[in-house]
Amino acid sequence: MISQKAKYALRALVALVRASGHGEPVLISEISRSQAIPKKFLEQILLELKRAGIVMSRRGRAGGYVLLRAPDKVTFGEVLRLIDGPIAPLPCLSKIAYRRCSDCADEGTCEIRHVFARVAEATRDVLDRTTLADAVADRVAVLQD
Amino acid sequence: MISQKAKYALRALVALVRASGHGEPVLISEISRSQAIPKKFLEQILLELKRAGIVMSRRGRAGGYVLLRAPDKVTFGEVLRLIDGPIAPLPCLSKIAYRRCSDCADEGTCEIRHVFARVAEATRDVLDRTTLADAVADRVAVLQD
DNA sequence: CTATACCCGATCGGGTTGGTCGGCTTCCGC
DNA sequence: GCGGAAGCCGACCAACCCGATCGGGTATAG
Repeated sequence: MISQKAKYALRALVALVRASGHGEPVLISEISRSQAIPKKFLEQILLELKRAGIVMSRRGRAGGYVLLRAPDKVTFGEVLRLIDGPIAPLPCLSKIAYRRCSDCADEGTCEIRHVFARVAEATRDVLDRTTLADAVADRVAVLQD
Repeated sequence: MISQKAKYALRALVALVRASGHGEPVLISEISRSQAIPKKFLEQILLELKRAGIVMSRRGRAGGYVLLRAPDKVTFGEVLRLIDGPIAPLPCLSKIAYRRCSDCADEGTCEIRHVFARVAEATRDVLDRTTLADAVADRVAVLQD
């Protein structure tokens, strides 16, 4: 299960993609309203996305948020890792935060690790290839990837 | 990330498969020692596996645990669902515990749901097809499935 | 009858999650 | 150059979950 926060982040980004084109910044309160996300919580989330270089903001009157990259340059995997941490189901399978399993003697012969390595590969295959652009695109097209 | 508890459960089951063949029950304390799992915690886990009909026990002297089904009849998916709950990354994608996403208006057009449906399918594909027997079997053979 | 080993409910410390509050800083328009 | 709109930021909070431990209870072989 991905966290509520990650879901909000993805939703907000999709909303940003949709609302842009005009080039004008989108208000937090606007996203909050249209996506039914608690405003103050959304604030924190967008801030994180900003610090990660996915999004930028303008302050003051007529401020708001703008996507910083092209929608096809932002993957679901990147956002998920940022908000929820490692995607891998075991710490010893994570690329961004590898940690040895304290209890397993030899990684090469660990049966559990071996099975979940396949899971990790499969999910990464989807998440690191799917971008915001894909998500927003026609639902039929998404299936062909 | 799967929980420590689920990891313990899978480890314990694999140990059971390995230790059986003699037909004699395996002691909690034996599994606990060989797999480095806290004994009392392991107790709870095996109890759950028992209630789920995966394993059975005999009490008293010469007691212990025995796998109740053939190793190729116990999937990783079943164990994971039992211990950690739904495998699906979103509640609205779970088969065992479907819950509507309160915030998304229409599931058919929800982009996030759409992407994660593919993730769910991919992981289920691995977890529901892989059994304890596969895990214990020769590591080369596992790859061909 | 007693030692052994499983059964089971309660509890617990610490961390995470999902959010709220209040105030500060920046910027635009007048 | 000032007022207000908007983002920035840290502190705080209740609820929940996770990993584990404790203290017994109960069945069963010998």
